[in-house]
Amino acid sequence: MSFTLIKQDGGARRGAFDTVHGTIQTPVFMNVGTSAAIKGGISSLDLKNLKCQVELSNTYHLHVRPGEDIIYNTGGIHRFINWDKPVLTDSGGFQVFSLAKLRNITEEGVTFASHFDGKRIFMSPEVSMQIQSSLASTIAMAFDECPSSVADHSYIKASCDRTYRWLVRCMDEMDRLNALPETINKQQILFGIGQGGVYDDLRIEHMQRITELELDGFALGGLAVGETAEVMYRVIEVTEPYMPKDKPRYLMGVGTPINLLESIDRGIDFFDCVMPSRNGRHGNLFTSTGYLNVINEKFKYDDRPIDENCGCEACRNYSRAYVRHLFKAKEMLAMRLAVLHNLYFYNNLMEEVRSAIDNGCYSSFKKEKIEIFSQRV
RNA sequence: GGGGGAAUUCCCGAGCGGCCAAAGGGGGCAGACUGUAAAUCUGUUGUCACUGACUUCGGUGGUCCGAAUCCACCUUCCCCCA
Repeated sequence: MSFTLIKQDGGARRGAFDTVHGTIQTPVFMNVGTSAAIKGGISSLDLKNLKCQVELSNTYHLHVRPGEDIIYNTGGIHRFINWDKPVLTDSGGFQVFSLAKLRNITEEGVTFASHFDGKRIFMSPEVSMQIQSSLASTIAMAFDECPSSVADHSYIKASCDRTYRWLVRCMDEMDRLNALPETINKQQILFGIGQGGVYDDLRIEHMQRITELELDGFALGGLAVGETAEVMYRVIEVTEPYMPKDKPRYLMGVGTPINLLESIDRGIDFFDCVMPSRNGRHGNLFTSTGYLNVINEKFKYDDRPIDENCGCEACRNYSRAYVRHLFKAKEMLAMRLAVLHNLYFYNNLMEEVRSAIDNGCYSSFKKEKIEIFSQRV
């Protein structure tokens, strides 16, 4: 388990992260399959054609359904979904934020009302680690609180302090679990998460504290939750100097292709976001010439592929007119083709990014891409 | 042949004298979506010189200050009896 910084080009980093499930080339975009599946009918077999390196899944969702015992019984999430490359499990911390109306937070942990049957569910650092250990993911995330972007300084301060105490508990619990004979992945690793809202002092303080701990990677959480992109970039810039150079940095839940390019330039290595899959399901597609909604009337007679420069399954075989028709007819294939395309676009963009950094031309690459991605087709 | 019922804006369908350019669906058009309670949500959907005016509720005429709503006839459709 080690991160090798291969090259630095301005602020952008080119790295390789070795895990028990293979090496991750960074910068990397992780493909989000919350409930052990990428929405839109994408299978783990598809991921191999999508240049996907890491699939992300969610502790809370898998705990609620089907239950981690079922996945443990199968031999872990890799066998469950038939995927042998790295899997990162989010801790359920984000649900502390997204299910705010259904939860209660205490020092011990968080009680949620399950989002599908209302049943009370208790999650704590220990519970989250136990579930993630049963899932046997490659990388586990610490159980944190992701506060609202409008939370005030005193709330965030208290939240950061608690998230720090939770992180220490996560580490202790993971050490205990990895030492158990029945644990599937005894080399499971843990990333800590820095919080601090939009307050630079809290961001710096929290990052300084967590980087004193023996963790395998550091994430920035609580961003892209309502604040402007400029504020998010500022927070990254302010915090980045306090993140170790020899550990991967993960910007959680981000973002748009432009967000990725800007954040990479500020030293981020890992990303994940539901945007390519969710927006794809809604007909919104990212292309090499700009953003478009394939359902728009103007594509009714458009016989061209979604993106003429794309090598994905959808673009190699089908037209915009056909994909539009599938959306209009509410055919499942519409979402599948759209999500396949968007994920391929993101993964391919990251491949181009890595190549640009390798070639030392990231700055001009970024400038050119951002100009294009700002346009609508 | 006799009796009864119905025709509403793209479609279905509410309205039954003024608060109606007309509820609600559907469809159409567009927008949003950032560690997924999201195959979801929002806006819009007669015309225009658009804080107002004009045209519209099968057709024609009428009653009334005022009609999608009442009356007469016509047209079309549905049901029942023969």
